Amino acid sequence: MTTLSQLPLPPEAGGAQALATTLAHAILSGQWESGEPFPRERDLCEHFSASRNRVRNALAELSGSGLIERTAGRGTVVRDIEDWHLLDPQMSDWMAGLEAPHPQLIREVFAFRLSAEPFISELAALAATAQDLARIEAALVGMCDSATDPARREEHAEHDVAFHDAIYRASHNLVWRQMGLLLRPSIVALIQHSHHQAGSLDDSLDRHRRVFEAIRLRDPEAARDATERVLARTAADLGVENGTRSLKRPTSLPL
Amino acid sequence: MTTLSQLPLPPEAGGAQALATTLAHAILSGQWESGEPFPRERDLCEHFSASRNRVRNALAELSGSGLIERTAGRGTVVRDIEDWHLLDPQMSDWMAGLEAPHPQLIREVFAFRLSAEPFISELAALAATAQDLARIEAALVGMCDSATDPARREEHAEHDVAFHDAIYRASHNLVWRQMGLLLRPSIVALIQHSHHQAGSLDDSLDRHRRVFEAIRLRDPEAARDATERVLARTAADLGVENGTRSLKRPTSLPL
DNA sequence: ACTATACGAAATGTCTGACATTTATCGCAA
DNA sequence: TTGCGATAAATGTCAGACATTTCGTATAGT
Repeated sequence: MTTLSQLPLPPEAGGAQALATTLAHAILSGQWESGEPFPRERDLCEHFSASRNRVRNALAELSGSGLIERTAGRGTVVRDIEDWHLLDPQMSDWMAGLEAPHPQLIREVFAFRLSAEPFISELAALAATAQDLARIEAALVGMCDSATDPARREEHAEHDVAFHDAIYRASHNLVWRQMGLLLRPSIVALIQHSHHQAGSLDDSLDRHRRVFEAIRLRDPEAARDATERVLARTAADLGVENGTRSLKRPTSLPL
Repeated sequence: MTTLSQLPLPPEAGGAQALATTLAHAILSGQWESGEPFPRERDLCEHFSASRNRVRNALAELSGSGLIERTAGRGTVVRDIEDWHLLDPQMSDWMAGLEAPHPQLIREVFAFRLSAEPFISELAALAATAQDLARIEAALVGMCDSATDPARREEHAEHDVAFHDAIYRASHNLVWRQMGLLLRPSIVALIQHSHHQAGSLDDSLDRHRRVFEAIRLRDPEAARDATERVLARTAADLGVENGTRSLKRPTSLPL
């Protein structure tokens, strides 16, 4: 869809970064096909009544995350989804702030989690320090605390993110740790789509607690199994086929 | 080391991106401790005889990769290594271009590869298309071709990177695929440190070939084992202890 | 009719100077 | 000693002009 700048983008009066967020959301929403020309600086300046400097800074951010490609004389084009820097923390923020998440991206991120996260829990079980355990437990308590009240769904999601992120951190490897930032978009997308019914929430909390217990007891196998069960439930909620190979256990998971 | 801008940085006459590279290399070399103040814009302008615009663009790139943090009125400080965006492709480029690689980062990246890459090969064995196989084989042929001549070490390293990256791509998951960009710094660091002796190179090529064969035959188990052997050899060369748990096989690897 | 060169439009990249905004610090008075 | 306001210093923003790259087109030559 060669949508002009006129149609999709309501004007905005924020800082320079806010503009980048607006543009990024537009791209992530699929407003432009890969390879299509992006509006020129002049038009963006006019449309948002922003200085060229702010527009350029915003475009530089998009370019830094691989969303667009700019070349002097040719203009700006939207890059293919395969070239997007999914692991850039800024991208995670943008994806998480999107109200209608990009379906393919959510699936890909979740497929990654499904395969990697059980193993990360193994690492965490081997390397977690007391501080790591405290962080995980705090998040767990927060999840339980905000579970009953349906009005605190957002808070619950934050604790959920914190729980999984704490596990990534407990792996004590800088690379895995960085990936914890991928969790937010994946989890908020889940929250928006699936309304937890009363019973399943207790179930979910129990599964999370078992992961924590396994890590606390330094039992890698148990931590992996427990994490697989947590994700299996989430996968079912999301409607993702769990045909993706989960590490080296192709046997069907006992749901 | 509160090194002033005077001492560490030779002047440069490139574009805006070149300046960012110079500054990034300085930070990655450990010229500034975490939390220390970074030179002010004015000083950088003077030192590099660059306009404030170029300096600001360069600093924006560093900020985007998490290397520095800028706040109006306070100044610019270098962030902790834990906050660096290791998965930003730009960071990989900067790390690869560094002549004296950051030892901790290399170890962390390699520890990640050691744990994740066998599993990625499993995925590749399950999902590789004919095009993927062609890419892997082409890289393998390039490695063999440039193996004998010691003057083409750099070219050999490029094919090595291409080989492993092609496997990441063959996983057909966008997240794993992005991680292939981490390979370059890891591999070039290896090349610089270890001079392959004649016999071990044949051995290395043979191990790589077995990975390719396993993927071609759609044998995930074999692909995993073969990849573990490739990495075990590299780990030995790098002097990294392979005590890190490689997936779910804590038994010592048969080297 | 086809090719090659030269010109010019359009877009991004860069420079310069000024002003706005945020932050920390210092001095001063209650 | 504490609280408050003025000042300085740093980054953020704006505006306008110019440089550079790229592509299309027109034109001249073969």
